[in-house]
Order: sequence, then structure tokens, then C-alpha cells
Amino acid sequence: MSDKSDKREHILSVAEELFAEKGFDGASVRDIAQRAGVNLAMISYYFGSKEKLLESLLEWRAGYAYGILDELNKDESLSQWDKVDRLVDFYVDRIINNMKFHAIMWQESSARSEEIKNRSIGIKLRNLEQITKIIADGQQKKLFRQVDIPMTVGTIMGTISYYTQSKTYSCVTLSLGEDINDEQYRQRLATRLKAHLKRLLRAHLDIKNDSGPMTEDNKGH
Amino acid sequence: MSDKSDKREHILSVAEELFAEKGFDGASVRDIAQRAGVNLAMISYYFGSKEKLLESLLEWRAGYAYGILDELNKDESLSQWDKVDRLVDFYVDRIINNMKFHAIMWQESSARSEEIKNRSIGIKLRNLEQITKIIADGQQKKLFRQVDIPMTVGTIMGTISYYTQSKTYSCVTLSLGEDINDEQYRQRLATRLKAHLKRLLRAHLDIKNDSGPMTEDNKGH
DNA sequence: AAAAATCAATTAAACGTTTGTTTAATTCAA
DNA sequence: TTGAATTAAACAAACGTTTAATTGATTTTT
Repeated sequence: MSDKSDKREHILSVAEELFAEKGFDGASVRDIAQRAGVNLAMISYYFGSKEKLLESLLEWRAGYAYGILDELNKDESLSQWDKVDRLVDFYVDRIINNMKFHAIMWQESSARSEEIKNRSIGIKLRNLEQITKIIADGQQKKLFRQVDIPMTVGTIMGTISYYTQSKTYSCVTLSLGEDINDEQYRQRLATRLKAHLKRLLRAHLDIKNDSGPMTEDNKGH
Repeated sequence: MSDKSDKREHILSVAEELFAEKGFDGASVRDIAQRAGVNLAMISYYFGSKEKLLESLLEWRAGYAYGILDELNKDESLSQWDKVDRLVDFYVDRIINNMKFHAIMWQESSARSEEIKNRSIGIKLRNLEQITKIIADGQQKKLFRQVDIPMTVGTIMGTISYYTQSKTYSCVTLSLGEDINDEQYRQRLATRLKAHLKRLLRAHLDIKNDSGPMTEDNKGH
């Protein structure tokens, strides 16, 4: 914390923590200032207002995913299945390593301020766009079924989000000790999410699993 | 609104609306009292405090699902696939028709109060229990694959939640008009979610889709 | 049956905190 | 000496909650 922008970023990361812990309204500017070790007035000084602080936070965190997925999309050396697997790896790691930010994104997409609402929806739409490319590619190559792509994206993001909302719930249902080390928790959750999603998507997307001729077991459904 | 408990329930339903719209901290007791058309002090009088109001709300809304799923589980006339389909229908309808409540449940499972946290996690765990029974049954009957059940439950709930968090995002991605009638919106979203989830779960659960002999198309993954 | 007593329901007003923001003074480096 | 960075203090507004007074219906007493 030697630079001016370092201080700004430090405030942002503290705000991220507190917004995720207590929500936007639950975390006070005084909370943030105190935990960041800066004077109360510095937040208005740097960001203008509490709401603009949240806007800055979204902007600060949002930019960093686009490039990676773009490269993945263009990579000719990977099969379509590899791309799906990497996509899963990427999003699971990304969301699990930024749980707090995604908790904010999640709850603030239904926020009161139109500005913030649009910003967080915009981020979601960019994600959708990237994943759509990968799946649509696989469909064109007749490897993937004609699945509902936006819904499939919702399944990927929703599954991950569901398990990153509450550590307590995750630990109970996944039979992890409730007082597990945070690093171990993250790693085990990531492993399990990745395995599940890859298996799920393989079954869901594989054109081989398209509703073929009826057999005794799935007849009539 | 002739009875005392009618008034209590009226306050609860207004609180549900406002908590879902603005979050727990964002919705003030004065907001709730005004929209409910009662005196400010009546909320402390009926519920004790704002926090206990939320507890009452969770209790009020939580109880009503258990019986239905219990019956579904015991119904011998339905095939295992039928049960999964009905399960999807049930949860999609339930969550879509109680979007506001589920928005609260979602964001308050990471709440500050331990009491509220435990209560909303308890509700989630009861859901998990019921769905587990159905899937585990199908596994025993060798109809379903040995999928990760808690993760599969997360996929079901997460997918639905993802699309009920933001009407704006849903309307954009699902190509519905952004100023669509609320009733139509709900119905179309429900239809699409049900179709997607049933197709997804069929592929995911069907033992026929278990990783069989390798073929040219999925070799090496 | 009329009057009195009782108690829950309801109200307006006020309570003390905490909120986000601003001010005006001060520090500190250029 | 200039101007940005930082501070403590104060601001009005909004917050959840409590109080004390009043209403209104039900029950008890006469």
C-alpha cells in the first residue's frame, strides 16, 4: 500500500468482503473504512458515494474473464469436448476463488439502482455470449445435441452459485467437516463441482444420447 | 382481512414482497408498515422485532412443500421417470410462483443472524432429503446412474434460481419482450425451465448413457 | 339489561442509534 | 507556496424500537 491506486484497490477489496458478508445495505461505510484502515471521509473522497463505490467494484472485478474465454474459443488444437471441460474448470475456479464477488453480483442484479443492475446484467450477458459460442460450435459440428443453450448456461452458473452461497450448507451436504480449513473446503468443493458438471454436460450435450429408439426402460416417457 | 391472523398474514406477505425487492436491510419497518396499511408499532407488537418478523416469514412459507413430495415418493403407480418429471414440475412451479420468497431464502442463507441462517439451511436440507429419496430409489432399481446426488439437487435448484433472480436478464436471454406481462413471463419461463430440466435429467440419470465403450466421437475424453 | 371493568388492539410521538455525506481544518509532499 | 491527501467533527435523515395514551369490543358486576 504505497501508491494511491493501491489504496483505492485496498478499499475496493475490503468493500468486496463486507458487501458479500453483509449485503450492500448491511455493510456501512464506517465498517468499510475501519476494516480498510482509512478515514471515513476517504470513501466519499475516492468514490463519491457508497453506491459509486459498488459500481467501481463491479467494474474493477468484471473485466478479467473475457480474454481467457476468447482464447479458449479460438484454440484449434482442442476438441469440442476439451473446450467444454476447460470451460467448466475455468468457471468453477473463477467463482470459487471469487466467491464474495459473485455473491454480490448475484444479489445485486435485482438491486434498486438501475445503473448497478444494468452493469451486473451486462457482465452476465458477456458470460452467456462466450459459452454460447462454444456450445453452438459443437452443435454445428454435429457433436452436440440441440439443447437449450441459455438454459444450459443457467445450469452451469446456477449449480456453481448454489454451492457457493452457503459454506454451512455445502459442508453438511457434501459431508465435509463443518470446521474444515477454508483452503481445503474450496479445493474439495471445486473438485466435486467440476466432476459433476463435466459428467452432467457430457450426458446432456452428447449427440449419442439423443432420444433414440424406445426401449423397455425409457418407453412411454 | 377481518381476522387477527389475517392481518398478521397480510403483514407477512407485504414483508415478503419488500424483503425480496430490497433485501432485509434495504426494506425498513416503516416501508412494510406503510404498504401493509398498519401502524408502525404493530410490527413490533405482532412479531417482536424486524428480525423475528423474518423468522416468522420463513416459518410461514416453509412448511407447505413437505407433504406433497412425501406423497410423490410413496406413490407406487408412478414410474421412477415420472417421479423425476413431477419433481421438476413441482419445483419449477413452486419457485416461480414464490419467486420473492425464494429470493429471500437465497440471500439470507448467508445472513448475519445464526437463527435465520439455520432456519433457511434447514429448509434446504429438507428439500435435499426428499429429492435424494427419489434419485436413490432409481439407482437401486438400476434405472439411474450413480450420479452425485447432492450436486444434482444443486443443479436443479440452482438452474431454477438462476433464472428467477432477474427478470431483465431472463427476458433478454430467453428473447421475451422486456415489458412482457408478468403472468405470461412466469408461464413461459416455467415451460422452458421444465423442458430443459427434464431433458437434462433424463440424459444425466439414464443408466443407458453411462460411459459405455469408447467410440470415435468421445474417445479420449 | 345497563353499567362498569377488563384487556387486547391501535395510535402518534418520541427514543437513542446509526446511517451516508459534508465541512472545515490540518497534514504532507512537490 | 501550492494543492492534493487526510483528518475529526458535525450534519440531517432514516433507522428499529419503546412509550404512554386511546380506542373498542368483550366480560363481569350490579
